[in-house]
Amino acid sequence: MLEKTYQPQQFEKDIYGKWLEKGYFKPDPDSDKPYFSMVTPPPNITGQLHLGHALDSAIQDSLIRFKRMQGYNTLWLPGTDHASIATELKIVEMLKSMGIDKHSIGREEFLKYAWQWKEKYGGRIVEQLKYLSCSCDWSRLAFTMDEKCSKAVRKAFVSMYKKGLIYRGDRIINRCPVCNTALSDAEVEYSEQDGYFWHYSYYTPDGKEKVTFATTRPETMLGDTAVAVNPNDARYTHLVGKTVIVPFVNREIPVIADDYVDMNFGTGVVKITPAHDPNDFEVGLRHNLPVIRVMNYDGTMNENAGEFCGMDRYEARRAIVEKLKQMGNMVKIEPHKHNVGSCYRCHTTVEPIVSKQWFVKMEPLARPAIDAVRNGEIKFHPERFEKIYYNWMENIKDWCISRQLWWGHRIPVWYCEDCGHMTCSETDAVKCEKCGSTHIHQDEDVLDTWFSSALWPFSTLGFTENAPDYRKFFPTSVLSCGYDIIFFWVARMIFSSLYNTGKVPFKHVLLHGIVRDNQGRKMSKSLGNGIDPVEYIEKFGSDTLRFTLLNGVANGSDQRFSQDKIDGTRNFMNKIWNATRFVLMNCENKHLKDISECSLSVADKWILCKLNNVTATVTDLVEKFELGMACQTLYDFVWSEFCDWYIEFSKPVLYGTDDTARTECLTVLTYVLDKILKLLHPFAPCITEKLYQELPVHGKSIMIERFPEVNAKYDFRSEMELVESVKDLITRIRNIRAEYGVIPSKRIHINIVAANEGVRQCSLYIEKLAGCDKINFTDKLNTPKCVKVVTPIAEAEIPLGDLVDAAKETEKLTKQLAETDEEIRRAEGKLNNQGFVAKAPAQLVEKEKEKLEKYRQMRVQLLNRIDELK
RNA sequence: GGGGAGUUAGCUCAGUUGGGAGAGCAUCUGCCUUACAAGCAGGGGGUCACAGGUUCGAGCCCUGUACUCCCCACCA
Repeated sequence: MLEKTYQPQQFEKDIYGKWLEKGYFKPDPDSDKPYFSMVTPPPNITGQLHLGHALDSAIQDSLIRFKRMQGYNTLWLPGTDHASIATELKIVEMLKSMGIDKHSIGREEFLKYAWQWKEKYGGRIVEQLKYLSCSCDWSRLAFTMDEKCSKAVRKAFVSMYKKGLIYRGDRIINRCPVCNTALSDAEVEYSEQDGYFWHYSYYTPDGKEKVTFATTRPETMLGDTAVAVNPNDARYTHLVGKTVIVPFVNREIPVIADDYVDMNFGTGVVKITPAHDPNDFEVGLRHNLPVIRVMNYDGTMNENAGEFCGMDRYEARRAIVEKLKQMGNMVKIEPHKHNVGSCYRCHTTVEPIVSKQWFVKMEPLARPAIDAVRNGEIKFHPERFEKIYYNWMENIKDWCISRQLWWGHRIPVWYCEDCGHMTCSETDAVKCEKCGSTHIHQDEDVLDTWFSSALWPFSTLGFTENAPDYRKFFPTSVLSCGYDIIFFWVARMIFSSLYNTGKVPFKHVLLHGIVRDNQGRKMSKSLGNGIDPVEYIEKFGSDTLRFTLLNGVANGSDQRFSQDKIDGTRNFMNKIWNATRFVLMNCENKHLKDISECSLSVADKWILCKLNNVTATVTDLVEKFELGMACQTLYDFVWSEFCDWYIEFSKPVLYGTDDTARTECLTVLTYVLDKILKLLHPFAPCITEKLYQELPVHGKSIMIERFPEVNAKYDFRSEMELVESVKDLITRIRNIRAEYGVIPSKRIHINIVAANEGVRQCSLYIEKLAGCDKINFTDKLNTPKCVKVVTPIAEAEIPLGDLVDAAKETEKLTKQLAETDEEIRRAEGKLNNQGFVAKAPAQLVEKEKEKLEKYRQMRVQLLNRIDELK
């Protein structure tokens, strides 16, 4: 027998273990059934499970379980990401704590430590993912630096290099001085910060004239190679062509004219530092200006900075400002808010610096990637994210893919020391492909982590060797991830896949939002508001956590996470648990019939018809990826229909003496419960398996059972309407009881004039659920001291003797009369409206007519009753 | 500067082809009724941000306004 309450700790791990043991997560290699495949967004090996993973996994596992139950050959492939920058930072930190400097041990030794670290900690996140009860095929666990993926990286790189889509060049890129590497544009985050606008002047060599400008980064002045004004700016035309002197380095630089300068901003003069500003770099190209780098990669000033050489960039800034003041060049200093870029990994302010890096030429790759979405080969859910995707793709700049790090895929290019030729090869080169020299050395840099994750949907399936998995499961069906990585990942997978495989990587992109704390703040270490999913799983179960994250949440929108929500779901799980317990308690020692042999009661027909509707709705919603609404639908059905009504309807039968009726009632209860568990299984896998195994008749595992389908035989529309009306009648009687303070244990008498035979069929339910004695069905109501209930299907009177307050009753009935009048007015209004009658669907017009008739009858009854009370 | 989203009950949010405003939590009242107090029954609570428009009919479609949030760009 089941425990009295839902205690997931007692069974979740067992159940998951059994699934694993049976190999249910693996696809059938010989199956020719249609496939459904997904790859997980690989979490970083440095990562810890957080609610984002939990949500993402809940979505994917629900989809894959749903499809699996529908009979698809399913593959859900998990894996992890080497996370070049993040991991290297960890290793460096670890080495530091051991008193080891990265550079002192060298690359090879460093990588040994890194792999050791990966072996030790890289699997932690995988283990945590299992706590979520995900049905990934762990036997296919991939890693971005495993052999398959590394091969794919090389193949892609070499192919793109040979087609000229990957090139090396001097460009302005953003560098993180702490991570000490180049970053791509996507890896820089901008935020508004308080800073200063320093206004100062440069003088002409003769000291007679000057130009004054403003800058937010005075230290870059040491690399200035021009001063620019707008060609149409009359204030400065006389200076164009002349020169001014950069103090400290005493460089004579030209005053140039360029459209880039906004006459109306600041003083209309801009100092040009091609080596340290992207716009200035462009200006420099147009005017052929020298590029003078004054900073090292670690953010200190270099030998070109003269007396400031060796200083940190901010130290140099202070010193320069101080000296400019002393020299009298400083005109004014004003506070200034501006956007400052920082590293997405360590949040250090980045520094734009010219350097030689590897780039992917984006324009030719972006075009087909845009088309694939435009022509519907790939669909985003919700659709609005397509615009965001287009916006980014259409304005895309070349992608900087080289990183000055050691942990990652090393760039497969070898430089010839004799002829200077670059050999790009899938296998390690031993000699220059041009001159044959063996004096070659490999590029020191590694690739952006996202270069390898961009290949993930096909590299993991064995693209390079055209493996069976690749042939069978590619393109994948759905990709699910947070909208925050559309640019980093989704967009790059799309163009990479189109280029490398000629196919889209997936057909649907399902995007979810961010899980925030209960105040709507992002969870972060610094705020200390992070939530550990593992803790919640241990306490409340993976089902509760997953269902909480899914229930009622709209795709693509953020959600708040709170204990209240967890409690609510836990209560729901307990509800299912106890509903099952109720059924099982009554099933003991009973032989159930086949439902097709049962003579169904009105209530049976009602719940079966409702079940049909729910089955259709949920199936449709999941197919449209509306998991939040699917969960909501099930929650409402299970609690508000099955538990609150059907189980209550069943009690008078189960506790009665008609043995056949009892057996048949139990048969239907069990039938519906079985379907409910199956409908819920994708969203709450463990509890449904646990309870399913307790049912009198069950298969090996619910997860390989068939997902419920609509049964056309159970289209009991009229019974459904009847029971809905009976529910309404019962509620009204209960209402009277509550109002008159009739305690629940007290039975009441009731006389009913029924509008149809159906009401009589339901008398047992009404008696039991409204707490009445045997109902007296009659043609006429005339008890003097009673309270009356008027509904479309019945008029009922409850003799309450002296409890009845005529004035109060009159007031109540008058209120109901007013409501009824309002309804009549509404319906008449509609039906008198030619436009409505002519244009609205006939069904709707008919419905409106029926309503009008109903309410007119009620009106008469209400008037009579009010009259009686006088 | 460009783009996107949001504004619905006290709070958190649903509301998918336009056809009578919903849930959970909170609140109030009464109940240990043999599945469940992690529960049951009943109640109160909303001119769906504002202003126009389209329509027989608008929370939903169009236009504009206000406020909030996010993303992209980065005028030195």
